[in-house]
Amino acid sequence: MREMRNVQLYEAVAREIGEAVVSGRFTAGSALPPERALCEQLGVGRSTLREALVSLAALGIVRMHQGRGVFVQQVPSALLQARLARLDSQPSMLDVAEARMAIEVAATEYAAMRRDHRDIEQMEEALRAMDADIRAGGVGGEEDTQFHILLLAACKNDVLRQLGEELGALTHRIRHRALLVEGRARPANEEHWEVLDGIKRQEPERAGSAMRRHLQYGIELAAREFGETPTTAGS
Amino acid sequence: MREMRNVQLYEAVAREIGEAVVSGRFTAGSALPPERALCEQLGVGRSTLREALVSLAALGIVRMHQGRGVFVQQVPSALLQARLARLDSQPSMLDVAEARMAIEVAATEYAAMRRDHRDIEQMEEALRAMDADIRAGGVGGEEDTQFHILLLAACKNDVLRQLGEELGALTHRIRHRALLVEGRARPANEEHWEVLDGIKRQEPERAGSAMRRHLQYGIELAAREFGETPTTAGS
DNA sequence: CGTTGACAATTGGTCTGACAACCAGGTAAC
DNA sequence: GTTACCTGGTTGTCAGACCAATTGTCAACG
Repeated sequence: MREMRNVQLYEAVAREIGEAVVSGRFTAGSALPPERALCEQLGVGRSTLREALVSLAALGIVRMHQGRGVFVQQVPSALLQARLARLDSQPSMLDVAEARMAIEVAATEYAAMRRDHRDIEQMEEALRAMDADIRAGGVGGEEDTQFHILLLAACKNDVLRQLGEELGALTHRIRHRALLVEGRARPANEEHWEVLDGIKRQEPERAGSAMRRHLQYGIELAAREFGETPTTAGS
Repeated sequence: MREMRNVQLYEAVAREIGEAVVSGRFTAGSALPPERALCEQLGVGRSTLREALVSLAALGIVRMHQGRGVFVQQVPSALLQARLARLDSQPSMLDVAEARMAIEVAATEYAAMRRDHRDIEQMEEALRAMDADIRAGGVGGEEDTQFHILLLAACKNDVLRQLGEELGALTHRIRHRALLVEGRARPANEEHWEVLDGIKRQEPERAGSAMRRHLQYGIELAAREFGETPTTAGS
């Protein structure tokens, strides 16, 4: 039995053009034929062709300039194939937790080198607030998040900050659960203080490994909790 | 002088919808309003809306089903953000290079623990091809990219893989320039071999620090080149 | 001779309306 | 109870027209 995939026309056109680019029929940097000519050549309407071109542009394979033409971008063929095959799986919580550790440990190291007095003050304030909340019987979830956000700002790298915040938001449920585990909130904040101490003394190595130990718990929790969930890729 | 960016309407619509998805206004898994309703809501024609939707679909943010509707994919917003960044202006090259190092070093360490025989074979093949290209007078740019993509796949973490590919694509120009610098292509590949050796022996520490040394050059180049350039996003 | 400015041609960008393909759900016939 | 069909809604595709940006031409001007 054949798969008989119900592939849409504009997808087919996009693949057609994409393969023509890969095969070198359209050299990088040069312009494609005008849309109206390509329509006739491919036997499709202009709407369909444009949807194909727009989707290729979204993948960075071509670039469209009004009044000038559609130009083939210089993109390595290896990366091109990786992009075309990007309609696949859905990452697991464990993957997200691991990526978050990579980002935050790096951010911690840079923060230890680039932090200013204001960063230190704000982070200390957040940690003191978390201490207070814990003593009052809370888990300090808000303050925990605040500390990590302040740390990401202190590294003075917008990419790390943005990625860290996004990944942090995704692991929020896990982190909250971790803090709820008996006796986890207090040691968690002690680890925070260790990290901050390393940043304060401008010792990237120490601060980074302290953060690594701190985040390791989240990874282990994610592994236990979401270990080998089939990750129902939906529909 | 103002930038006076000449942004296209369908790009603006795509960002609008994309941000609505990120902000949670459209919950993952559910369907967007029908195209005609969205047209009226946004005040644009259906062609424009469809071009926006198709570009979002190409990025894996939504999925279109004929006769049923347009559905929001259940994709972690971190990847979403990285993908949307493509539609926006580009961040600092130095920031990107640093973030890339964080991601790739982590990926290298995990790859050293999780790689299988096939990963090793493919990476060795890529490096041999790069050696050959260099001996032939080339710089091995394609093979360099290929190696890093294979490594990201070997770490068995989809989040790290996708983020690494995104950041790698952004630093493509810098890397190519680095390889063109006199005598840089050959040492670069020797560092590749060191990384692969560490992965092969399942020594995360060694492989990771080898990768760190390897990528350090790119960071320094980015710092020299784009040190405090206003990043005019040159068209 | 060089520069400027208007103008036309070319190209991508957007809108409109129509119809086809497809899907879900209800309804009538068996 | 099951099947077949109808119907309304949705995405997919097409055609044509017009808008907007870019480029090249060429005459008028200094």
